[in-house]
Amino acid sequence: MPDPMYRRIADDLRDKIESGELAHGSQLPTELELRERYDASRNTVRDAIKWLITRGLVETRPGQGTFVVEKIEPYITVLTGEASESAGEGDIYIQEVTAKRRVPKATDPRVEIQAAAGVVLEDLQVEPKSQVVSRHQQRFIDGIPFSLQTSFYPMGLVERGALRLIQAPDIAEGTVAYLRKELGLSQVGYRDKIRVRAPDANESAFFRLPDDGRVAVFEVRRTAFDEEGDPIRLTISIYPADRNQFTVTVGKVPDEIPAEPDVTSDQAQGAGRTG
Amino acid sequence: MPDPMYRRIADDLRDKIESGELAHGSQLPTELELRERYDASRNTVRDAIKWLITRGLVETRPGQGTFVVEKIEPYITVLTGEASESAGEGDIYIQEVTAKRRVPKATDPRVEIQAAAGVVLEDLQVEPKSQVVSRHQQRFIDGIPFSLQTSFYPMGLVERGALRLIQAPDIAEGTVAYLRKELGLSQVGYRDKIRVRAPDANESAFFRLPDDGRVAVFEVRRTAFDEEGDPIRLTISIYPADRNQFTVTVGKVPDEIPAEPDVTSDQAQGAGRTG
DNA sequence: GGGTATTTGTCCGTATGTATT
DNA sequence: AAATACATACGGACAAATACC
Repeated sequence: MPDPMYRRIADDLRDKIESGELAHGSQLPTELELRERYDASRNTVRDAIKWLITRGLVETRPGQGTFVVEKIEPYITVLTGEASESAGEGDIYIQEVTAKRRVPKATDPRVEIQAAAGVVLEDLQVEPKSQVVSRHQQRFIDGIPFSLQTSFYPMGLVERGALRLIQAPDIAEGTVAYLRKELGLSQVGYRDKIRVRAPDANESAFFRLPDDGRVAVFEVRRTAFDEEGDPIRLTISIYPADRNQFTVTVGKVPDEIPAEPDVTSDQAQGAGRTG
Repeated sequence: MPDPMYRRIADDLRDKIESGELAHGSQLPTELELRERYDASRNTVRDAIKWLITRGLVETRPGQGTFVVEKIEPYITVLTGEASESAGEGDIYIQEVTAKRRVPKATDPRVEIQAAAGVVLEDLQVEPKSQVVSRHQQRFIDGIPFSLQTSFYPMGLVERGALRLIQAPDIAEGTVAYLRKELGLSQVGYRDKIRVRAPDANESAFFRLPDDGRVAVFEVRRTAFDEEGDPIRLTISIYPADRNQFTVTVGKVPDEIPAEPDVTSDQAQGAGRTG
């Protein structure tokens, strides 16, 4: 009596999914079948399915049917490392990913020169209207879109001699090592800011996210600093939130045991009395 | 011709929101007015509004109307700190929050003894079916729900003498300091795992999230280790993803200038050619 | 390639319920 | 109590995508 019908239908289907009665990837009954089974109109059944869609439990394929979404094994990215070694672009990424026997790939950076604006201006602490070098890459793992990454460098670095920042599409040794060798600039630390937001159109297209905007993306902004405490680089990385997680370690921490990932059976946090 | 009508209506309204023509917090025309303006049926107008809702651009209030959502100023939580000082519960949180002239509050921990399961079992590396102490807190800032936090401790710590883990609702000096004093156990490091997921019913209720599940939550799992590399604590913290972000610092990093947060005018990452 | 059946997507109209002012 | 505005539910019609023969 209390809940509207479309919610009761959705709850019933959700239970069948979570209990395993409807397996991952399997097809739900068609809208017409559900309409008969629950004695509701097709539109009401569709409202129930929409409710499940916004929760990421099912997906619809026109002409085919409605399916329980596949379980996704998350990629894990470690944000902490040696302060002086975090590669400006792709370096550690390549090592870490190959270590897991996956095949990483990244497009050659697309190099642009832009006027600093917004967060680039803030985080890089450059003058308004000053110019920055932007190096943009698409990164893949096993051929699957993994992340979009754009690094920004103050134009002053180029003027001081780091010409390859704007010339070479690829800087094999990593831009951090290159800047140290070329300018004697050491990266001594960095700050990451992590947030999630809705993807823009480009990101949705690249990651092939459903265009209904329910899958968010991580935005990780890494500002790197030299010994004087001046920012030398801002790297913005975008990852789909439904298949990525991040790890941060502080102090002395044992290596992680490669526990076989399995059930989502989270420990109950208690019967939430919000009082 | 290309896009369905409800999408054209939604796009038009979105443009008006993003251009500022419809200000944050302002009311949209009613469904009946929109029906006339766009020469569509009320159901089609409602489809357009649903599309905007799932993207978090507008919200509906029964009996009142449809409104552009308010901009939210995010809370910032720093994940990195002194390895030996991260308070088990609330300690640093209280300091950091008061430093920003906000009023933090936390409920007394609700203490339970549970059988370890799922991630608790994995991260705490205890035997299956062994028991753990669970200490659950609700935390507020300026009276607004801020986070849900549950810390799990192996029962062995209690057996070795840390009785206040199960006795005292409040451990004023922080559980990390308490364990060091009582058992000589030092926390020498911790590992955080960060992911986002849909909220469960308890979380939605506590944070007053719209029950349509479009606002995700951050889940931060912190496993703390002693000098032997054994896990001594697992703390799971939940934060609404629409109003929180996290900061991680590595190496030598200058203090952050308290830049006045403003426009979302992100630097363009380029005209996403996915080729 | 074409044709047909199936399935979901869009759009309409209407009626009634519920929350707010 | 009345008016307003959104929420739920019904029904029908046609379009678009897909699969299969």
